[in-house]
Amino acid sequence: MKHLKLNQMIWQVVALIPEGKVATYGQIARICGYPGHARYVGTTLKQLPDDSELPWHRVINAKGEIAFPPAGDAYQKQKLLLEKEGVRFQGNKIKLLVYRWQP
DNA sequence: GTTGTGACTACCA
DNA sequence: ATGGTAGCCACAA
Repeated sequence: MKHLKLNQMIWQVVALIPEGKVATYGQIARICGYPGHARYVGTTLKQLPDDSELPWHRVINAKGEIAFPPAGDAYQKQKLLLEKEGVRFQGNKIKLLVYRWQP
């Protein structure tokens, strides 16, 4: 995965997150070999088309929360998608971060 | 070249 | 706990 552009690697890594599990922006960046680029992961996901098959909703922040303001509809949409996969919430925080990368 | 910008994070009061 | 902030750096314009 070394010669690809960062955004392409991000797509690949996000695509590998198993259903029902989640990863943080920081994890994604680290896995891509770019520690410290958590923000850019978000910037990249933002550019995805709405009909994208990428499981962008399985990416959350380091606090275990959805990165959108809870008032927004994007937040609701993401939460719904996750709950549909069996991801449980406690308040606005996700119950468990079970996803780990094992290179 | 340079500048502005984050779907973030770690750290500290 | 919890809120504020400085650091982060690839990318687009």
